Order: sequence, then C-alpha cells, then structure tokens
Amino acid sequence: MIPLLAEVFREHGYEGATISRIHDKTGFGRGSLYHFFPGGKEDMAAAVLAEVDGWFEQHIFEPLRQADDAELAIGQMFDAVTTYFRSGGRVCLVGAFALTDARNRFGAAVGGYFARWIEALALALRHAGASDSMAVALAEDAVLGIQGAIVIARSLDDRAAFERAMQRIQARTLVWKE
Amino acid sequence: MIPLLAEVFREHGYEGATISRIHDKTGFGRGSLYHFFPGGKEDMAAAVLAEVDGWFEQHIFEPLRQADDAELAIGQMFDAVTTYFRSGGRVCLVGAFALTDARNRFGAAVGGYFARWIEALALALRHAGASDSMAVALAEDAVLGIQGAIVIARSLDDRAAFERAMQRIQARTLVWKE
DNA sequence: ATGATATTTGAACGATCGTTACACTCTGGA
DNA sequence: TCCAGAGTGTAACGATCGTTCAAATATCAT
Repeated sequence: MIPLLAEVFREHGYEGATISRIHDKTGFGRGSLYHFFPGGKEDMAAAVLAEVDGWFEQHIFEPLRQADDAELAIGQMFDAVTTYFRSGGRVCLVGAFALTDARNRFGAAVGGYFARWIEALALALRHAGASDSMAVALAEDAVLGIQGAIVIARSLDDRAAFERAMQRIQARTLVWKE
Repeated sequence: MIPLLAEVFREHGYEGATISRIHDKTGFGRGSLYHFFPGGKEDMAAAVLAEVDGWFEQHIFEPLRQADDAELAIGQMFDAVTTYFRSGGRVCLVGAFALTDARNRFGAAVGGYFARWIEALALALRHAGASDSMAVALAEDAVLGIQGAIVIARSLDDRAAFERAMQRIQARTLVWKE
C-alpha cells in the first residue's frame, strides 16, 4: 500500500496527490485511507517519506557505514541507486519535495535524509583513505550529482544520460586525487 | 508581472500555484489575469517558462556560444547562475517542473531548455580545446551538478553547500584531463 | 454463537479549485 | 466630446478539494 501511495506522491507531488488519485491508485476508499492515516494527507506523505528513508537506511546508508570494503560498497551504492530510480525514470520523492513548499512541511525528514546519505558516503570514503575534507566534498558531489541526473534524465527523457552520469560520478568518486 | 508569476510557480509548483495565490502575489484580479492569459493557468505557466528561457538564452546560452574567451565565459556562467538561483535559495522552475507531471504538459519547453544549455556549454568547451565527447560529458555534468546543488542546498537549508558545489564543479569543468 | 474490534463504504460537509460572464473604469485618438 | 477598446473588479458557475461521519461489513478471540 505504501509503495502505491509513494507512486502517487512521486508522480504528482504533494499538492497534486489528491485523495481521488490516491483512491484510484490504491483502491482504498476514503474511509479506509483515513482509518490508516488519521492525520490525512500529511500523515500519508509522512508515512511514505518514512518508508523511503527506511529503505535507504537499510540498502544504502547502513551498508556504506558498515562496509569492510568501502570501494565495493560505494560501487554497490551506484548500482542500487540506478535500479531504484530506474535510470531516472523514477523521481526521488525527497528531492521532489525539496523543490516545492512541501519542504516547509517535511523539512526535518528531507534534510535528515540527505544529511545522513552524505555522512554515510563520506564515512565510507574516509574508510577508503580519503581525508576528512576530501571525503565530505566527494560525498556531497556524488549525492548532488545523483539528484541532478534525475532532473536532467527526466527533462531530456533520456535514461542513457542518467547512466552516463552515474558512470562519470562513480569514476571520480572512487578515483580521487588529493 | 511575469517575475511575480514565476515566483508563485517556483514556490508552489504548477499544481500548487492557485489563482488565489497568483492574485495575492501579483495584485491582479481574476479578470485581469484572464485578460492577459486567455488560456488560464497553463497559459501563465507557459509565459513564465518562455520568460525564463529567454533570460537564459540572453545571459547564459548565447554568451557561451559567442564567447571569444571560452574559459572566461564559463566562469561567468557559474557566477551568473549562482546569483540567479541565489545560492540555492531560489529554485530552478524548469527543473522543478521536470520532477512532477507538469513535465508532461511542458515537455518540449523543459527538454529544450536543458538541451540548449548543455549544447551551448559543450560548444564553449570544444572552443576551449576539449574533444567532442569530453565537451559533452563535462557539459552534462556541469548542468546536472547545478540542478543537484539546488536540490541539496534547499534540502539542507544551506547556501554555503551550493557555493561549495559551484566551486568544485567549475574547477573540474575548466581543468579537465582527457 | 456472541460481542468487541478492525476495516470499509459512500454520502455529505464547507472550502477552494479554475474558469466564465458581465458590468465597470480607464485611456487615447478622432 | 465622444467612442472604441483595453483593462479591471466581482459575483457566480460546476467541479473537485481534504475531511468527517454514521452505518454496514469483516475478522476473530472467547
């Protein structure tokens, strides 16, 4: 159910995700929706954000933090991200929220997601031998590049552009020069 | 007037930009709005997109194409972009549209904007000595990085992060290795 | 089988959506 | 001075918004 909800918010944004559209997509009537999410639409969006955050914690952030082979883990991150965002065919819900005034409503969730992503990646890079400042710079650049790649791939309707970008970003993240 | 309209669409997205909010921001009544934009909201958004596109053509794309000193022009592009987007305090309307289903409505305008930006920047880079493939790769990376920097700066509510990103992107765009 | 609880249905609420229509004021040329 | 057209203000339209609610149904331990 949450994945279906997420799809509606991803496609239409917070304001565009109407209860009607949510009903159409999920099949749940209004009563059921408000039974599971007494807080209404804001509650639904918060649940979706939490689910997305949980997925990234489990499949992206924690592996980066716990990795024995940091470079391997970083490579796997790019693979997982490419699959998750379907080469730009799927939007990052958190990034999309960040660009509208939904950010004001979910500021903590949005900020925390990216802060923890950058931190986890920077930790892995330090583990791979990068200096503190270099690790943070590379991590910021990589996360920001992924978000930008989604924007450009969607704008140009060109998934190959997304994959090219992932290749370049991965390359310069793993092979850095101080 | 168009700049005020643009602000509403930037803050709230296409769906969230209601006629009431547009009235509040611009001061124009419904009658006036539909007098200037007979096509209604879609007409307004199209006009705003055209104005944004025109601004970038004049201040970003054309200088890149016409530059005698390509490296200087590229440096000026980053300065202009940092000012225009107010270090991430202001959203890229085209990028924001790309992430919602407004893209389906304005696909040509959205796609054209980024395609011409990348082309103009790649032309300047070729003019500065880069190979064809290197120029396109660097141009894609730079434009995508700018979009990503907006997302991250807004998410973290951290304009310094935007400016750090601009520094790094500019550096690796101007000093490349084949 | 019974009763308590969980879930669902669908009508309805007031508010707001985008849009239209019409009367009104303003403006500049004849 | 007058008129045509540009621009404005406002009421109202049907549609849809997010939300509420009471009644109906499903589920399940006892």
